Amino acid sequence: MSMAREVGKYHQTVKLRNGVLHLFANAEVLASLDRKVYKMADNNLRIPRNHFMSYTPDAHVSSGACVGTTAVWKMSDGFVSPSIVGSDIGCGIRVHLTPLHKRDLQDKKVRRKLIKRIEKYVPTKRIASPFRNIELERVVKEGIYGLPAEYLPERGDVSAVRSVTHLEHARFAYDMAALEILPERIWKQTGRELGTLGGGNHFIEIQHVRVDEGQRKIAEKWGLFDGQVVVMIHSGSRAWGRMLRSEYTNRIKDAMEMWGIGTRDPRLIYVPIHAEEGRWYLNLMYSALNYAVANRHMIAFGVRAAFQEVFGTDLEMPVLYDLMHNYALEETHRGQSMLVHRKGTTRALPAGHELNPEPYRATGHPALIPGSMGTASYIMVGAKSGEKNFYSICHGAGRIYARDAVREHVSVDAFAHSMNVGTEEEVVVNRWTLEHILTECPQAYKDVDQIIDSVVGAGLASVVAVCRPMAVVKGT
DNA sequence: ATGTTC
Repeated sequence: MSMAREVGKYHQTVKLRNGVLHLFANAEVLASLDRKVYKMADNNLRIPRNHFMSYTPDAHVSSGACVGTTAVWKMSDGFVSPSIVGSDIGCGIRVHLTPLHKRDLQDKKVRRKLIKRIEKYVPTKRIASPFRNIELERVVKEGIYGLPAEYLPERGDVSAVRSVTHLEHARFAYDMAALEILPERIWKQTGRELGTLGGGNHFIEIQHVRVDEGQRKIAEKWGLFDGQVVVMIHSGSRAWGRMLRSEYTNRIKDAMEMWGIGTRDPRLIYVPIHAEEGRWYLNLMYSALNYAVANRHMIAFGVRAAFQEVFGTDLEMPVLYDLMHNYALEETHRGQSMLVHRKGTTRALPAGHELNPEPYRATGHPALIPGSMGTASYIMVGAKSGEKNFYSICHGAGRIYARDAVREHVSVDAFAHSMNVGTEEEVVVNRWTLEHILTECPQAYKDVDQIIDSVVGAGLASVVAVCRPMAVVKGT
């Protein structure tokens, strides 16, 4: 760490034993980073032929690799590391617009009613989806296109509707033969879960928008206005991703042992992209990305139904965007084909970049960054100078305390205070007590405003709108 | 994160 070199005020390069780590953070965030993240980066850099490795300011230690890692290998001779994708493959964020103004939800009772209705359609305690006619196999193979047409709210020509165009990806194509060696129980045990929220940091949040003056033109093009109510959804590939994990972990560990490769940390697994196991993992990963995007789509379907019950069936709630923060994607950078791992980092492409989906080609796509519960979330857009980090920005506030350590540091009273409990401004939560969800309290996370300042200061992205929470639905 | 534990 003594070898840190300032490239810009918000961009350092750190020369570690096994390679160079790029670090994007303001002085305050930089000073507060846990030293263990450098050790983890150094160990990740033992994987041969790494092309680029960086941390966003929300970086924190996780299994095998830090959340907040962007790691790049060339497709031609590189490696894929399931540990630098993360265990919840395809985890990501989706935002839906509404025509409502925050004054429509001024009454706490309306907010309570709304989240109750949401729970009617989006199971938060159970794992059984109310949508019984969804075929798991079609979804993991075809993503959004694998859903019955009745769940695509703009019916008609599926290829022309917003539900499949305003997304990072509606469907990943891959070699489906990879699914054939999965044990039968995986299909049985995960069959009825699509459209359920999950626990931990997953949430559905009702927020109100404040457009940033500097980006008012883009905000208008995207359909955002001051005071607007929007819904942010955070979920992933649920048990499908979890089940795959035990399969690929065993298989890749065996292969690593056979080849005699590995590092000091047994949780860091990796394999050449073009080895049989590497291709197999990538194919399984795509199936989980398909699952995850369809899962968020179905959660949103339930949320729309709930809003329409409360505010009328004419209420339109188009998707703004859906994108992920745990995956590895093949992307062309400076004419070279690369495998870009993002573990808890978000792609934020600038205006004109060809990887933007067509509707957002001219402006750049919305990059959706949740804060912690009770604090602001951000809608951002990537900058041209984000190229220096392969167009990756933060994925959220980033943890300070591990889940099992939160209770030692934060009281339920302090949590309640931060949620304005007892006032008219209360962020209404679907749980009877905050005790159950204490691990997700804002005090367990870094200050999201400092994270955003770091990203903006580093020239990776700019803020289009700030979204403040009004109501939250959490799972268990 | 998770049909709640590497």
